[in-house]
Amino acid sequence: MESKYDSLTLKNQLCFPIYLCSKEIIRKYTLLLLELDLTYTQYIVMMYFWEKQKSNVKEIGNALLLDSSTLTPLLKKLERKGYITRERALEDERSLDVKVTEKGMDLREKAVLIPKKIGKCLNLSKKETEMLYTLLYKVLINVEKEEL
Amino acid sequence: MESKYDSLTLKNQLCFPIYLCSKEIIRKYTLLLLELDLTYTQYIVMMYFWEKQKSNVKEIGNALLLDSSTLTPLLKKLERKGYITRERALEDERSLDVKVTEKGMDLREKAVLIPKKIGKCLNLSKKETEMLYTLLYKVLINVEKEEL
DNA sequence: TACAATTAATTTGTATGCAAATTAATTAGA
DNA sequence: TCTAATTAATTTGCATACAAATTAATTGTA
Repeated sequence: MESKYDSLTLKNQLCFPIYLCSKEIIRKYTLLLLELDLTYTQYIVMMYFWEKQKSNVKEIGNALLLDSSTLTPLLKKLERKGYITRERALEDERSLDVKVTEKGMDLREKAVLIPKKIGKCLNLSKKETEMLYTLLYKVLINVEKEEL
Repeated sequence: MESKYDSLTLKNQLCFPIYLCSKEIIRKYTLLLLELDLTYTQYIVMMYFWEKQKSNVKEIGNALLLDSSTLTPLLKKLERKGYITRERALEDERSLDVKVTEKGMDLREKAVLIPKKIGKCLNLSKKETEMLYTLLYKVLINVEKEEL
């Protein structure tokens, strides 16, 4: 039956499965990341550092869409684990130089099989994967742009 | 250039945009939900109750893939706001009867415009929306099924 | 019927995640 | 040049999110 509330049912939401997928996939990662001593967010940050060995809080936040107040404690944890170093920038004391360590770079070797394992778990064809990827970035761009 | 680490770059991850979409969309919801005095997760729970007026912690958790330890404090907050009631089930004291109140049902009227506003924000065609929806549930089913 | 096993919810501990306030350093402008 | 405005990071407060441990009730079984 039709109702003015149809748009408010869970099965008619697009955002609900996005939210669920995100959570459930992160749960899978969590298992794989145990042996690297990383959480999912820490893994994302390390992945960022594997591509760019030196950065600062603001840059990382822009790239990963994470608030500095999320990053500050997270980076301190990565520092304690010996994966990165943190020190104030010489040229601008407000800024924090964050650098990946040798040990941090070595982690990449341990992580190299993770993408394939996750991919197997999601179990999409190459075409479906590309389609999903494209649609997600489309949404992302729109959401960041639109006023609401 | 090719590298054995290509699969570990952020741009080659499918899960990263899922994670970002989830976060950024929830951020949009948060703005819209301010006037309903709800967080996104509380909104999901209320949406569940708009379809099923009575339930318990286990059932809600199964439907929304939320742990009982997440739900317990969340339901207490909804109770304080007067949107639901909580009391031990008569037939089984371990179980908690959770029921939506009149005030909780009334919220739906205030929420009725939210889906359209979010939809405008995501800005996908009907076809794209359907495709994304299908792919997400496909992933969800696989992730819950696969062993890893 | 005792008691072990199971079950539902709660509590505890750790890690995000973000808005708002704060601190410290730099920049801009009168 | 002095000070107001801006900027980068940190701190604070609140709300998830989930694993593991706990509590209390029910069920299964010897």
